[in-house]
Amino acid sequence: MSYRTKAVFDPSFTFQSGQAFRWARQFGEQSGWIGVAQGKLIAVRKNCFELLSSVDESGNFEKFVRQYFSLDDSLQKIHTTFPRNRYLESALLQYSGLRLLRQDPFECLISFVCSINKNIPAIKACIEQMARKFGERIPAKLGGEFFAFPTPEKLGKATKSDLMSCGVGFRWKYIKFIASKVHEGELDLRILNGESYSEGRRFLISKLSGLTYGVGPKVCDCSLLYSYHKLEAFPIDVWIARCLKQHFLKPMFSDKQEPWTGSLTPASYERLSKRAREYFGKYAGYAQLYLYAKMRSEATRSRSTA
DNA sequence: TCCCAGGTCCTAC
DNA sequence: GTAGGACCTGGG
Repeated sequence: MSYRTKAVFDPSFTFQSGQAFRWARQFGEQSGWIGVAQGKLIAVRKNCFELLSSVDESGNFEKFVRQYFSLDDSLQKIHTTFPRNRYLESALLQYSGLRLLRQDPFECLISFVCSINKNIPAIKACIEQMARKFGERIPAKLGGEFFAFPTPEKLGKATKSDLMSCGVGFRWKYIKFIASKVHEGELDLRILNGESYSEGRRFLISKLSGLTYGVGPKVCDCSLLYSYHKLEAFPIDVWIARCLKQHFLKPMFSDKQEPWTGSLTPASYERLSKRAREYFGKYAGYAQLYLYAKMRSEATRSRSTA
């Protein structure tokens, strides 16, 4: 089963943007991307999506693809809402076709808990190991084995040593806590679909709700943006903080408001992300995605030429 | 061998 | 409210 879109879409930019961790480049004749999303094994080549296999009877594949890849978001329209800024405009141009995904909320939340104090290759590796150890195998004729992301039940019942063997380190207790809460029904992630961004934060940040553990403002914003499509969410990590300091200090902090020193304490995170939502507008999350992509590629380039 | 990574938690002031 | 340290582990 396959689906072709006419929407502007770039798989390389999208899968390398740090929002999802289970997509890998395929080489050889079938060059493109392959990945697992919500129990489906999917191949992506340019604007064509092919369902290779699935753990269940999957419903309408076209509907799934349009939703998961946000193909109905009008990038052009979104871009016109942004403030004029040279750095942002060059990012939008350079990464044309980069789209936000709508990932499974549980998978996304656990993935970003895994991201705490880890680099991207290490995040991918530990998620893959968790899927391999706890996830359902997806029948596939391709070379290699593929696994769905584990269910809340599996991760909630996993032991410390089982989780540690996946390379998650000290995050095991966060993962187990959250997965148990979801499995037992205390933490109902579906609720957030109908909630606002600020309600979502109240619900997900550990200190505010007590329903999660290991979820601070950054992980929460990633969850709200990358799985719930709350487009005003603006996750601030070290890269985005650096980006704002280098390229947006003047436009964002030129008025009477208190200046920002560049540090990221809980309080300054709140101030800064509020400021970013005001400055970039209701699609701030899309701006964040493009800025992150540009910052990372520049850093990679300067490292390799250093 | 050493430093650091898409942060969060905990403790002490 | 905030500063400082600890935290598993693998990649570079």
